[in-house]
Amino acid sequence: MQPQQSDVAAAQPALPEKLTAAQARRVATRDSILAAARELIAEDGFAGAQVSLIAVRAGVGVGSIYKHFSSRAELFAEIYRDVAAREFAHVQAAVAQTDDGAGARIAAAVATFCARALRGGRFAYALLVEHSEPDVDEHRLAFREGYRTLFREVLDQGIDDGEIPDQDTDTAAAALLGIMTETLVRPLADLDEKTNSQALIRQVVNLCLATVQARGLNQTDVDGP
Amino acid sequence: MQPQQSDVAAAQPALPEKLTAAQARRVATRDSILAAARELIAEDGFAGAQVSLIAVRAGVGVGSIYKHFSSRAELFAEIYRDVAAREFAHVQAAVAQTDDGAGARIAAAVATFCARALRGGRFAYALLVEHSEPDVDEHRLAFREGYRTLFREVLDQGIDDGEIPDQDTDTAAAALLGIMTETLVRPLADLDEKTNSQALIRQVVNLCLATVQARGLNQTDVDGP
Amino acid sequence: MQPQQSDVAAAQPALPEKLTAAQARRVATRDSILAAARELIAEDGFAGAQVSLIAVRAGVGVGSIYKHFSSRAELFAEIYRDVAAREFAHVQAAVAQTDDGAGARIAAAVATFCARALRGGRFAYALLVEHSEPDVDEHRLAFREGYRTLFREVLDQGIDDGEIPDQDTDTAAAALLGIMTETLVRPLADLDEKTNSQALIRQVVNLCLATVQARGLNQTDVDGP
Amino acid sequence: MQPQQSDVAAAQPALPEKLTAAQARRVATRDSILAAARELIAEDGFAGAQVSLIAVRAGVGVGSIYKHFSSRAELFAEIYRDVAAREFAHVQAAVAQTDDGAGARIAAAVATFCARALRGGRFAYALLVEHSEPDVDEHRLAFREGYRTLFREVLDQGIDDGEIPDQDTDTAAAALLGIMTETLVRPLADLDEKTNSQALIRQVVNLCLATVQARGLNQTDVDGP
DNA sequence: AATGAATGAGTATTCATTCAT
DNA sequence: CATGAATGAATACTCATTCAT
Repeated sequence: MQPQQSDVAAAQPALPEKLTAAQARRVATRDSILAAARELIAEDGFAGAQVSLIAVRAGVGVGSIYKHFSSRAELFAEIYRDVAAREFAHVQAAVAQTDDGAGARIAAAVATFCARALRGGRFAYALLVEHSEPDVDEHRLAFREGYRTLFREVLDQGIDDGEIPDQDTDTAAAALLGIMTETLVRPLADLDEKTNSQALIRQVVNLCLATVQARGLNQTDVDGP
Repeated sequence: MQPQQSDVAAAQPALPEKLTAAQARRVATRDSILAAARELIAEDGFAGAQVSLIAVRAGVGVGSIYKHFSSRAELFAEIYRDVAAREFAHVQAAVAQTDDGAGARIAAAVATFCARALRGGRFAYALLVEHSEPDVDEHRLAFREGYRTLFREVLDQGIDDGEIPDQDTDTAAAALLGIMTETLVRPLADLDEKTNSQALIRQVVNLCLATVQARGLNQTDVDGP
Repeated sequence: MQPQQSDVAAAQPALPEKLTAAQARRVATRDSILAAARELIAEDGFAGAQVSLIAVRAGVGVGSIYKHFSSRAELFAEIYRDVAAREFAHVQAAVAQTDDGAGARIAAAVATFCARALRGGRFAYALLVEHSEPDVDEHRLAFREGYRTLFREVLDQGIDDGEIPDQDTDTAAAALLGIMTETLVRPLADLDEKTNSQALIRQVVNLCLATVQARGLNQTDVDGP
Repeated sequence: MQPQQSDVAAAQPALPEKLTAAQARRVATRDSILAAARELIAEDGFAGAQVSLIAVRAGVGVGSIYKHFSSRAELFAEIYRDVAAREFAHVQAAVAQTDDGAGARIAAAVATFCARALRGGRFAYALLVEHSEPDVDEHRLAFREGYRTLFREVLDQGIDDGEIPDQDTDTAAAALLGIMTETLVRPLADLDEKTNSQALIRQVVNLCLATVQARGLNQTDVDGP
């Protein structure tokens, strides 16, 4: 979830052969715009990522941004899509690499989410929790929904394997996302405070496992206020 | 967490003597401004709570708002403080009324938070998750931190009683807040969808109890990416 | 049709008593905005009447313009409505003052239109023929339609009186408007060229009378290309 | 006045020798640009005829347009010149084919103008009445002036023949153009409304004949306001 | 004290034109 | 020679805050 680096899911151009020089330049401009936007979001959140600032940072004219993206919202939408694809791929890869049972898979998923979010820092914070215009916020919600779906799948798999108790996995997935977001939100926002990431992640993983592995708690009766 | 009503913690400062008529009028004006702001937030979120709209709704001039509050952010800050005091009081009262053990106290705290948030609807949604200007957002974070502190106290009490396992209650409290927020966020935003609040609350309470009551999960080892 | 002067149809405030000082100031600001807009339209057409320029000319902030008019288009709409009301009133008054028969009434209507348009100069030109955004253009067309309706009424009256031959007065009114607009368009656009307005108006009146007073020409047969 | 077809006056300059292949290609490109611009004007008016859209429609790069035309305005200027030449030729041809007297010649001129304008539809509307940048509008006015000159010549001829009364033919020509434009402007703009073109043209011809054939109306006296 | 008219800095977007490849 | 990616000036509108009355 780092704005600066490209990794696992970073798009290799599907065409094996080289692009023309012009195409390469166009792609480079586009990438510099995306990179500039990611940097500014990482520094000041969406409020700081104004079109003219993005243009300056990318070293292009404002008009060029609109050659590549139909609107500011669409630019951010692309950032969300890119990040979502990459992050989801990472979590799925972490799950796939684990063959120690459902608990381990869930732990891997949670740990991967947290570790990557913590490395994403302010950028991850903005994408996960910052509001913006409705058009952009829509994508933030979709991004979160993506995680919800992803974690639900991992939970469903765990239930299928009979290793975690049957439960409403949609709500449970929301709970996991809530735990992760809320426990990480302060470290993500404050770059200064040096958190012991390893310890924090271990803690969050344990909380998440506890949440979904508990058995026999459904009898608790609650009377509304 | 309903904008319209004032209850438990909305206590008038217990000044023994009466206010002059002028003072009473001043307080009434101030209250009408706050009420108008709460209503507008409940209807359209922070974006809809513009100073001029608040003035119209309160039946005062815009200038008068600045006689009572130094800025729009300060007005919202007061709303946050009021709501925080009232809500925290409710959760604490619910806990105090429970003498069935730590689990029941935690369940009462969580259930009270959820039930009141659900009744607060769009207003609760705005206060809990909507961003606004940085100056206002600061208070939203403080509001959430307040809950975190509150739930930590309940957890600490439970640990003291030996009924729930020892753990980092600060992080656990954050986890509870995360679970509650994330599982409620959709129902809070969509007023149309008629949620079965009782069932939802029961589910959330169970998830929260599972999170903090689990024992012996701390051995899980995580290797960061 | 002069932007600077207020006459016959200029609104006397319907309320007989004085406005408060604040109301008077508000009205003065509003009027200065309208006056500034009319001046700029008269100087450079709609293209020159940009919101910021209007604000500078009126000696107000841009925001003030939006306190009085919901949009730039609405400001222009009001100008159109004001002018239409005043101009239509003048033409109708000229007709009413004439009791020498239908021909004289039509002559009075045409002469009044032309004389006032010529005095309006570049301003009249802009209102009558200049295109702008669709939202504004709509009002220009309505303005022209208003004249068309007005002249049709005068023609209908003439036919009722049996003094001018029966004909399609809607089309005839359009023809009159066309004659007037087209014969005046050059003098209206070129402020430099000193036209003999009296002679021009007499000519236009004659052409218009000829157009509507002719009898027995309907047998002309035309074969389309 | 149809954008798609080239006819009478679209004559290739009568160079006796063939062009080289390169020259032919260059002319073809130029023509395709002009054709694309005409199509777009016909579809959406000047506002829709953006340089990049013209390039796409013509199947060339935007840069190529500037190899053939120094600016967007110059491209439109050429369209105006082409259309003017063709249309003027048609009107003149219609007049030349008529030997039944001055009235018939004028009727032929008017009918030809109207019939062709109605067939030109939205394209004719744009060229005749739509404003654009000042640089382009200049050509619109010149186009209209051309018609004025043309109709003046027809009128002068009629006066020479002694068949229509002596009058200021310049102003009368403007009147004819005004009648035609104003009576046609609604049908030209609304493609939906199926107008009975034949009937409309007959009406317009009659109005025009009435305008210029009237005798003895010059005594009407007008007192300016 | 109360008012509300006035303020103006701040921002996303368009499109004719250019020029390096 | 043709291209089309890049350019950037230009412009309407918002809303928290102020201050003369």
